Amino acid sequence: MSIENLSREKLLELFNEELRNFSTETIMFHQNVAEKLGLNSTDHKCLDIILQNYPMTAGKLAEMTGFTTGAVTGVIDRLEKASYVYRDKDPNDRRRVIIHVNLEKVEKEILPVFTSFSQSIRELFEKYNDQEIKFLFDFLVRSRAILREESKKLR
Amino acid sequence: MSIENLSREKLLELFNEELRNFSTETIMFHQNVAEKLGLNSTDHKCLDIILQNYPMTAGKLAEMTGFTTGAVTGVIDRLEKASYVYRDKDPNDRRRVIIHVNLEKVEKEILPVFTSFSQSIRELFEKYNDQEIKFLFDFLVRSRAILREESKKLR
DNA sequence: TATTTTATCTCACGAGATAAGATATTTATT
DNA sequence: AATAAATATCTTATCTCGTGAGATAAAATA
Repeated sequence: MSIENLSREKLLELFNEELRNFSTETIMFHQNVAEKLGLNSTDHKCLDIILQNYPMTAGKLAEMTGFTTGAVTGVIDRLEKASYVYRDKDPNDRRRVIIHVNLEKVEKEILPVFTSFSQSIRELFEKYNDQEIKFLFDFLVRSRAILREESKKLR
Repeated sequence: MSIENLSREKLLELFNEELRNFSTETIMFHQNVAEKLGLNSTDHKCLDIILQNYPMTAGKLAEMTGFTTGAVTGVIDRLEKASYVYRDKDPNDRRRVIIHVNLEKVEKEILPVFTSFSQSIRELFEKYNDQEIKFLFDFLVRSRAILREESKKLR
């Protein structure tokens, strides 16, 4: 049975299921990346956040992840031990710990893991023109807004 | 700066970032659902898999999740204690443990959590005609195939 | 200066995952 | 049929990591 001949209702059902599978696959991909890097999921997620926000304080990382400061200390310990990041005291406020990224290590270890993925995604993108990309982008933005809104309602 | 006037390169960058944010938000949504249900992430994920595959054996769950059989025993113990599922011996092979779902409990506890979410998704869908849904569906399928393929390469 | 607040770290504890091996049952071999 | 091997699940010791409470050090405030 092709997707072409489905009723609207069936189509939406199928789409919902695909969305669900997509998110499962996304989660598994991230787990596999983490494992490949020798990091647990938590540390990988934190490193991801750090890479998008460095230099940043330990407290900011705790705030953004929802972890306790004690847990964050452990995360930074492990990431520092694996030499992905290093600590530095904030000269203006010596209570603060600034997390810096060891870019050389990141580029050497992490980029290769994503090379093949990035390439495949690029190839996929090539199938779409600008207008289509914008259409897909808009869908993602709307969906994400729903996810965020519904997450908030659950808390 | 509107998305309308971006170069192709910038557009793809933005899209990539949105994909990344989308997956982060997805993961957080699932965590929040689990918390709302009083389950840890692992148990929630497993329950999800069970719901899509029941009745199924404990071993199959171990295989599908990648957990050890020992860990799966713990998962089923907790899900059974929370009365989402129950164990049954396979009459044809009494070594096997069949996991059954307590549908009454699932409908009572889990469906309400998704009611608002489903409603919002429905409303989003109403913005799209069948052809557009199929276009989005196709994109998700292709993206998921890439995720699956790249996950495999990492192992 | 003394007090309070802030940022991070330490530590005891608990949840949950693994690895190895025990147990029960089925399948294969002689 | 009896014995051995394989299979499915569970048990247990051990390890990792997150939390909560409180310690420590620096900064802000009175």
